[in-house]
Amino acid sequence: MDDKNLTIGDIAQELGVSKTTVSRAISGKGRIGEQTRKKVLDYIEEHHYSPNVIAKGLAQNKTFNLGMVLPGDYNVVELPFFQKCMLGVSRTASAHGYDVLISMVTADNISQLERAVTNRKIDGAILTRTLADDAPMKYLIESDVPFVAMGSTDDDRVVQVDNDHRSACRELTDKLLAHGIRNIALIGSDETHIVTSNRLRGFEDAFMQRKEWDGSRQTFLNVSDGGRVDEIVERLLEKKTECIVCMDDFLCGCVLNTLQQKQIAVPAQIQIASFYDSTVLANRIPSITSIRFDVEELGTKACETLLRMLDGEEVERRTLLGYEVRMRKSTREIG
Amino acid sequence: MDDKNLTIGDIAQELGVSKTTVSRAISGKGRIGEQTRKKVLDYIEEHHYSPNVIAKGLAQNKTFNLGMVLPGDYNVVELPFFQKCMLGVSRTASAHGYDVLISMVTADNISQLERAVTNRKIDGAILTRTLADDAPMKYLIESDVPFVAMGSTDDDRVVQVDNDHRSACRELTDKLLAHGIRNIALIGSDETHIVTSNRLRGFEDAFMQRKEWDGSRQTFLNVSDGGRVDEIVERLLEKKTECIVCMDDFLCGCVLNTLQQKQIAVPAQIQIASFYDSTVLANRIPSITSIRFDVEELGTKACETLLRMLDGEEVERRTLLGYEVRMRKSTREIG
DNA sequence: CTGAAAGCGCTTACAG
DNA sequence: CTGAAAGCGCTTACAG
Repeated sequence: MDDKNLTIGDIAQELGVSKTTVSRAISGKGRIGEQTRKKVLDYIEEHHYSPNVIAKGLAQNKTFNLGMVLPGDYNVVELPFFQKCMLGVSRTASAHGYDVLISMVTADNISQLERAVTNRKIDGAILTRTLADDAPMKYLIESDVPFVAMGSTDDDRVVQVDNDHRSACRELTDKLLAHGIRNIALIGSDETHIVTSNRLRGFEDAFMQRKEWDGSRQTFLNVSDGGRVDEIVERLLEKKTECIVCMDDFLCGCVLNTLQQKQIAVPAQIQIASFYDSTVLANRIPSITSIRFDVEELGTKACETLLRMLDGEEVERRTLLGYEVRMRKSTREIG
Repeated sequence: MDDKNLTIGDIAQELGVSKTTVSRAISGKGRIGEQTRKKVLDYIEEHHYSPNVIAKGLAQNKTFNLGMVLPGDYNVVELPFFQKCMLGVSRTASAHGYDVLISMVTADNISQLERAVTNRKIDGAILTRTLADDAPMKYLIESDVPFVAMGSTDDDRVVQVDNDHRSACRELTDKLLAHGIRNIALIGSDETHIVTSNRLRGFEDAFMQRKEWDGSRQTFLNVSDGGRVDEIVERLLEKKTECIVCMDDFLCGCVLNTLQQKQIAVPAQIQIASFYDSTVLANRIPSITSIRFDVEELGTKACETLLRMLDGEEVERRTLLGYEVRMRKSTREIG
């Protein structure tokens, strides 16, 4: 069907022109007569020629591949977040003639990323999260690979695209305070994830703003397993906590399970709010108040930014994307 | 740090040998003196030379990339399954000097896959699921790209690696029957997924085997949303169904939510079993009886098989991997 | 055991 | 506007 192994040379010979001319007709670079261009393009169209991107890459010292760095930790690998943003990245890369190559890294092993880089298989990279002491990020910086990070970091050498987690958490907390809730607890996981500390700051911002910091708020970080959640929930119930804000949907699921087991009604006896409303929380009853981020768009923006960098354009150091606080049944409306 | 742009030519010149010799020392192909080989290898080691895989690829007509075809449908994109098997694929590819390039496809758009193929960016592909009328599969076949499918299909031109879903479902059902449960319902999603019909067959196998097919079993396929689940659960409760078997963890989550809302106790009033115990179900209370598949291993096997095909080896048409039925609190033990 | 040379399929100064 | 030629960094018959 396709004339698979058709080369630029074949076309040149067939049309009685030079390879240079064919190349120019295809790339659109360099002067070329309208006549000849059309002739070449028509031939190509008719014979389903498609250029060998590898050869093109060798000549131009490019790969037309973007590296996507994904966490390969066993816990994290299941979060829908990464696959969703992959969709955004993949689509925009594709639309610009690039492909996406994945590198799965763990805390103590970034060899896949190293291979992709030393083998010159990627033109740039996208980091899908930021950690406090980020090995892949360090590596990319010292290897001089253009990259953008999805997430935030203090290092202002790195181009960042992130949702505004701090404002998001502030706004959510503020709404809860506005509803008259005072005794709020925040539960989060890994503290070394920059996003965790950003949310924590937003939480505190809200209390500051309203001058209602009465010591009744509580925070628990580095909560990772169900057992720990049980214990914390127990403690919070004793302390008459009115609302628990969970930093991710997985944690929220744990909290809901614990409450269910203890026969504590939501929101009657305790209110619940969360981040991300992915399928993990979808269809929960009662519906969960949470913050929605457009993760696919995050991927899209990150990829667009990287592509602009590869084109030699100047890009903004930091792009902040929006969010949407969705109040639902797990928290009580007033009035 | 790394002497990035070191080429085979530089090394040859530096060492006073030919490029041919350097190439041979690296590849291990062709006769070469032990002395010279060591000399070259030492130099390479010391100067951190790493070959340009793109150039190598052009010369050998290879890319050292494997295409991984992932569903880009909005619903499916969140299932942890795909990311987990990506881990297995990615690791083994990496261990063999290959990288993984992703192509996200939907029912009506396989352009990313087409690009990867026509641009000659991949040496082979892995299909992460099989459908009844599978566009990506058809395309790969007619494009003559070596590939292996994770999942099953009737088409015996395709190399398949799959868990034994049929036996798994038979065994689970059989255990339930052995516990004296007779009135069992099966709920599944998309019927065009081959895996759905395989499980259905396993379900029926179990009834056949025990000659207890009394018409009390029921099956519901193509169930995809929470609303539909509500309705079905209602009907099943009326019919005194004793146990609901869910074909995936997402559906199971929906069923549990519905039951919770209706204040129906599990397993006291109705029993529940599911497939896959991913994080979606982890930490649920009560713990859910389910079938465990080693999804990462599935990825590993699929990738190994593909690599063997690329090496020109003969591979088995069909590899069936195991499963593990885990009886938990959501179904009652007898005795 | 080693090397000169052609080739993989493109791009791109340089001339005309 | 068009082309001959060199080059991207490797591999691989073919000779020696």
